[in-house]
Amino acid sequence: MTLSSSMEDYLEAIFEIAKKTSAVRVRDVAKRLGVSMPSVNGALKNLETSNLIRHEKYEYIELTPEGTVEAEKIATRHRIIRVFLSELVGVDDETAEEEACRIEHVLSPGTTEKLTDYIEQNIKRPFPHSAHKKTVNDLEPGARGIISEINAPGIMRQKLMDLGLLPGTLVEMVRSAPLGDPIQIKVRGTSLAIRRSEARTLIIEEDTDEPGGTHRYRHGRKSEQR
Amino acid sequence: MTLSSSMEDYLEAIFEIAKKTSAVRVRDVAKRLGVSMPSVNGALKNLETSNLIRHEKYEYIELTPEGTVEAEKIATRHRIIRVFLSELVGVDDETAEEEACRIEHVLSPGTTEKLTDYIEQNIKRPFPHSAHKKTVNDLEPGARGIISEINAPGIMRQKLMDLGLLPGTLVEMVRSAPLGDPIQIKVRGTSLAIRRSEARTLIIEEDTDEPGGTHRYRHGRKSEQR
DNA sequence: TATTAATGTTAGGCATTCATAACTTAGTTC
DNA sequence: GAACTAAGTTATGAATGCCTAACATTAATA
Repeated sequence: MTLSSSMEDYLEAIFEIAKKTSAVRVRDVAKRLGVSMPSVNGALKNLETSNLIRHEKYEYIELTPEGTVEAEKIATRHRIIRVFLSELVGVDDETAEEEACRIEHVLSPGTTEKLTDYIEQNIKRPFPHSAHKKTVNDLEPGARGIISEINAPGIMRQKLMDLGLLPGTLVEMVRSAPLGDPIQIKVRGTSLAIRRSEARTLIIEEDTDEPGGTHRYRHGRKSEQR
Repeated sequence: MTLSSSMEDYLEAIFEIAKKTSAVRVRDVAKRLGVSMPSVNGALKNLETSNLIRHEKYEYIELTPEGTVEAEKIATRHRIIRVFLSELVGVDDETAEEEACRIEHVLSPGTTEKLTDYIEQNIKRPFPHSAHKKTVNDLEPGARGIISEINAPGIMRQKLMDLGLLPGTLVEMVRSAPLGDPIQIKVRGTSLAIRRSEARTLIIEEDTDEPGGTHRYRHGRKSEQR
């Protein structure tokens, strides 16, 4: 069972909408993909035959476990490609998103895997000065640092400053998966999501772990939340 | 006027066949793309309407100047992607070729350009030892070296040795565009084309220019040939 | 030159993927 | 609960891009 590009698009759209809104309607999918509702309907019949979704007349659309697995694969491919284009190649975010949408359908699993490895190996050192100056991007989850410099051009700089990311600010990395973007950081008690490319412009002086800020401590808190 | 993926494939195929065989027939295109002759016929009508080719009934297919320009763009995209996949990501040659075929249709001109820059900047240092041992791949056009070691696995090693590329052999680089693949070298007076990935396995001791082998001299000879 | 083989063309059909138009259902509002 | 609105569905058709079958032309060979 191989999915056509179109069917992959539909499946991915359903998956993404489900992540945000709990109920997935025909309308939502049509809107997201810029197609008519009858088109979505046709695709749903197709996907249901392949056992990837469940859809009763006039009801919400649901992913089957198989569908979820498949959609996750597609979404991962998409993310990998987007990250590669924007972080390494330097394509602007919007274009990267657009092209990733198209490339994701034609990249084989093997190549995706190799590309992932490649990115993991190269993304840490895209800037020559990264060996000298540490940035927010380099922080491990749980680690902290104090912003000493904002090395971003005009608009991006303004955006970061508006978010309260000024020199002197204490930043704590919350979540930073190898290919995760955006990353999550904590500033003055509130959580912020910023792009990796932005985090990389925030030069920091390292702030060694303080009472209440060690890795072990945080892990403890995390498990309490369950 | 935008070409569909299919039409790009046909145009590229015609271009590639023309480079090798002078006369392009319907049959050749059908064979190369794995489609039936009627399918090619349909595509030809389409391409002729777009003014990219000329094709009289029962005659050979010819590219118009516009068609040549367009085909070159596609071929370049293809090459860039293939090189990227095989040289940087480490995908095997066959797969790289296959995937390049598909990705070439969905990569925008802007991204292609950025990707080209990226490759140019990164391709020179893909192997950690390239700083220590010089390979045939590192030779500038006109420069020479003597093979001291073949650092290739079984089959590739055999192929290279069959071509006469044995330790002790004097090699001269002829053509090596930044993203060109295969590259052209000269061995014992005859010209050879080998893949960049192969050239990179041929370790050399540099052979500084000898009488009759300087750049200036070669240029002289070249112009005599006209 | 007649026959055969290879190549090319036309006609017609099928699958995919989209659309519009017309109708149905569910939910909301008065 | 009747009327309205939003959402969903069905029917039908157009554009691509491929195919097979049948026919036409050109080239090769006896």
